[in-house]
Amino acid sequence: MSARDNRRRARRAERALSRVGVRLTRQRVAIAAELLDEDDDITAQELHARLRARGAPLGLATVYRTLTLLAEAGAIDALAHHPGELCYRWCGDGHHHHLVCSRCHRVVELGGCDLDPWLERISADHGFVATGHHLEVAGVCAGCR
Amino acid sequence: MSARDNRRRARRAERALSRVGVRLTRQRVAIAAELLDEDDDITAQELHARLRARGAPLGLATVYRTLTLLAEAGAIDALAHHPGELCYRWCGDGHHHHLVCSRCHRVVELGGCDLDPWLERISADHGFVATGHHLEVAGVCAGCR
DNA sequence: CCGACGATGAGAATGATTTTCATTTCCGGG
DNA sequence: CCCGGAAATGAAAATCATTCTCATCGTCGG
Repeated sequence: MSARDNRRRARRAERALSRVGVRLTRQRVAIAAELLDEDDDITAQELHARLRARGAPLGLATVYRTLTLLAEAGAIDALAHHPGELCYRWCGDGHHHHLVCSRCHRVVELGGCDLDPWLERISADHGFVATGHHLEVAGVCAGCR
Repeated sequence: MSARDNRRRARRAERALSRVGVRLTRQRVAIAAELLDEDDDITAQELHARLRARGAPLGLATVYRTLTLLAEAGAIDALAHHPGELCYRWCGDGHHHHLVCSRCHRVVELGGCDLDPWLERISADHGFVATGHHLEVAGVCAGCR
């Protein structure tokens, strides 16, 4: 990657972070840039390793802190396919779900969720007020078939 | 609880375990009985503490091994509301989802899931073959409102 | 350019879960 | 009813992801 591409990459990450409203630091820019480049999901550990390999030394704690920060701000989603560790992914706006390839971990965002009316009705049948839901779809992508 | 109730409780647990096809042990019977009694979900740690309090000494490792075993056999479901720990719950047969109270953790099983046709279509749009899905609905139950 | 305050790093701490391995228990066949 | 081997158990150590601590550093409004 050329120096020029690197600059563009960094600028894109900075813009994305500003939109979230957090203070800019070298580490956060690196993390955001990496997440923006990655279409699929990634664990905090992988992200940390990848950034170090790329020559951006930073602490594991910082990676966790930043991911938590971004997840709370709604900029990234935390997915829990397998228990015991979370995967993170930079996400589009609005409520949506994910379709994940069981084999290669490729992720596709599914927009246009129209489950709410159905869920509200069913919840009410049990005396509940539905406040949210989380759907994850597993599948096998074209490439892995 | 009378000795007679205890016997009945144990027998019910033994029957449930036999159906799963695992070897019967005192510890497994105790675990299954506790899970069958509990309508809501429970963590491995809680289950272990509760059994010890009830006077059924057993190792934490055994609790984890048994829960894993039962989950693989499909007799219990593992729910991951909050990351970092799993909750377990004895479940009815067949594909279903859960409605969980965010406040008190009360759980209701939602049968009759008719998402598959919709998901298959949407997955196909992205070149995926849908193989499964997991839906969890959060809400507030009548008692907590 | 400066200073307050938020962010970072390194490593220790935490907490759930898993593994190890010696010992005990289960259960089908005798 | 008893035996033997496979399977299960317990206790403690090991793992592993994640969080916390605290001294130091960097950012950014003024």
